Amino acid sequence: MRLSRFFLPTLREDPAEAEVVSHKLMLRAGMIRKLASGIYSYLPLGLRALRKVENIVREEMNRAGALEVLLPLVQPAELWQETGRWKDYGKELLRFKDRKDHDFCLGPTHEEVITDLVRREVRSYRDLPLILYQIAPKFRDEIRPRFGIMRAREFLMKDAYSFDADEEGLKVSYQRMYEAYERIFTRCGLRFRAVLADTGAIGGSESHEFMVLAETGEDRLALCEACGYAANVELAEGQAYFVYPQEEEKPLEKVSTPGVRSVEEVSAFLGVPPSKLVKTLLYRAGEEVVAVLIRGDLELNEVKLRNLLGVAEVEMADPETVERITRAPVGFAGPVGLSGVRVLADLSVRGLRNFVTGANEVEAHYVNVNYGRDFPEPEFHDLRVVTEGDPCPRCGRLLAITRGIEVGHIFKLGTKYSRPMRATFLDREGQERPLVMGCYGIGIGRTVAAAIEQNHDEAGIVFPREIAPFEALILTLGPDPDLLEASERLYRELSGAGIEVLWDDRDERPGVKFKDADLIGLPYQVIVGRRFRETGEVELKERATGRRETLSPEALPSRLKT
RNA sequence: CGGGGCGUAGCGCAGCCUGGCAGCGCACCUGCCUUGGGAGCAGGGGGUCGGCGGUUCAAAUCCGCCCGCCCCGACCA
Repeated sequence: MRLSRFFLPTLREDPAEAEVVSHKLMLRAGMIRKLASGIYSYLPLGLRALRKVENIVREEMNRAGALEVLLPLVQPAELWQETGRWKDYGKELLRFKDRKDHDFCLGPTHEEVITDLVRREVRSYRDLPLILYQIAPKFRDEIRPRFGIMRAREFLMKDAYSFDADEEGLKVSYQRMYEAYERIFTRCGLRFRAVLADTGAIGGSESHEFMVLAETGEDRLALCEACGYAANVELAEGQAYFVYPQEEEKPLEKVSTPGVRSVEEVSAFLGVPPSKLVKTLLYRAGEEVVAVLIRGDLELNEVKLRNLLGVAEVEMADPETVERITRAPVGFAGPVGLSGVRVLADLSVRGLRNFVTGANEVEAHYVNVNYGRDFPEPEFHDLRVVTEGDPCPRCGRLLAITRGIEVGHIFKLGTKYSRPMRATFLDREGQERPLVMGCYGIGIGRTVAAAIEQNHDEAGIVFPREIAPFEALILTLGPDPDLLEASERLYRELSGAGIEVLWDDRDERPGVKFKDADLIGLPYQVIVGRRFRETGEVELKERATGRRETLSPEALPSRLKT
C-alpha cells in the first residue's frame, strides 16, 4: 500500500481527551476516531491490527474444534425474560422498541440467543460436545466508558459457548478453551496471566480471567510466584487467621474525638496505629442493612460481601441510613450498642483485643473494645481485599499484587441458562437432561489496546509482529527519481514475496517520515536514502530494538521472511 | 448515579476574572526553496466561540437552563 493513497491521519500532539498511552497512541497513529462516548470508528490502520487479532483468535478457535457462527446483535426481550435477565441485567442492557412496539435490546452477550439456537436443534448426546463461537459487535451501555477502545460501549468480541452432556464434558471443553486462550495471547505477543475470577453477572461455578500485565490495568491481581496461585483480588482468599499477641482485656473507655472521623484522623489523634482500629462499615444489600467490621488498615472486598450475602449488589449505606441506625453522623459508627442490624466481621478482627471503634455518638470513640464483652461476638468471614505481602492461601508464601487488563474471561456456566430455557438432550439411557454449558469471551479491540499498552516507547507504538497492521514500512527519503524508482521496485518485490508492506512515497521531508514511522510502530523500516545514493544499499531498522543493518535491496525479501 | 474538570478553526491552546477588532502554534492551500529525525520565506483559506434563553448600547467574556466530553468511584471483554 502506498502511503500517499492510504488514509492515515496522524497527530503530532496528544489529544486532550486521552489519558492512557494506548488511547493516545491509537488516536495519534490514526487507528481510531471517536464518534461518541465509548463509540469508535476504526480507520484502515486500526482495522488491520484488529483483523490480525481476530484472525489469530479465529485460527485458534477453529483449531480447538469450535465452529464459527454469526448471531444477531438485536435480540427480542422474550428470550431475556426467560432467563430473568431482562430484569436483572440493569441499565447496561440497551433496550428499545420496534415499530410494532415490541421490546428489543442490543446484545451485550449472547447466552440467550445461542441457547435458544441450540435447544431447537440439539436432541441427542450424539450431537455433543458442541462449541460455537462468533466474532461480532457487542453493545453494553457502560456506566463510564473509559480509556478509548479499552472500555467502549460498542466493541468487537469473540464469544464462544460450549455444550456438553455432563460436568466431565464441560471440564474438557473448558480446558480446551483455556489452552486455546493461552495460545492466542502468546501469539499476540502479550505478557499475561490466567487468574481465578469472580463470575459476576454472567454466573456459573468457576471462572478464569486472562489478564495482560500492565500498570494501567483496571484490575488488581494477587500472584504467588512460589506455587503459581493467581487470582483477581476480588476473590483472592485472605488468610484464615491473624495471630495477635495475647493482651489482657483493658476497661472500655469512651474518649472525646472532636472533628475526627477517618481512620487516619482517629489514628493520629489517639496515637494508635490503624491496625488497632476497627472500621464499622454499613452496607445496604437489597432491603437489608448489614454492619461489617474490618481492621482499620484493610479494605473491604465488596465482591466477597456480595457473594456471602447471596445478593447481586451491595452498596454503602447512604448517610441518612447510617444516622438512623447508629444515631450518629457518618464517621462514628461502632459495634458497641449497635442493634437492629446483622453484624459481620472480617477474619482480621478475630483475636484482636483492646481495639478502637466509633461510639455511635457525635465526636466520640471507644478505646479498649473487645468483642464478646462489649458487644456480641460477630460472624467472622473472609471479607477483605488481600494486599501485598499477604500469605498465599495455597502455600503460605507472600503474595505480590500487580495490575492487569482483562482481555479474556472464561466461565463454567453449568445449567444456569439451559435449565430456565429448557435446553435439553436425551442421554444414552433416553433420559432428558439439561445441557451443561460454558462460555468464553475475548475483547478483540481491548487486546489490541492492551498490546499497545505493553509495547510502546516515547516515540510511539512498537507492534508485536503477529498483530502489526503491516510488517514493514519503506521510507523513501528525498524526491529523486532514482530513489523513487528503486523504492517502487522494492515495494513490488516485497509485496510479491507475500510481505505486507506500506510504502511512504509521500512528498514529505525525512523528519516527518521518521516520526510517523516510529509512531505507527511497524516492526521494520526500510530506509531508501543517502546510503542508496552512495552504495546502492538500503538500511533496515528494527523498530523494537532500534538495530540497523545495511543490505542490498535483493537481500531484503528473504531477510524479512525470517 | 455521586464527586472533580473541560467545551473558542482539523489538532493543541490563549482570550473570559475586569463586556467593546476572535487570536497564537501546528495542520491545510499557492509559490519559491529544501530533502537522514516533525525545515525556511512569502501569500492565502477556514469560526453558529457547545446549544437555548436572559442582562446590556454592546456578550466568547456576566447570569440561568440544557447538551456533549474527560477524569476519580460502583460494572465488565
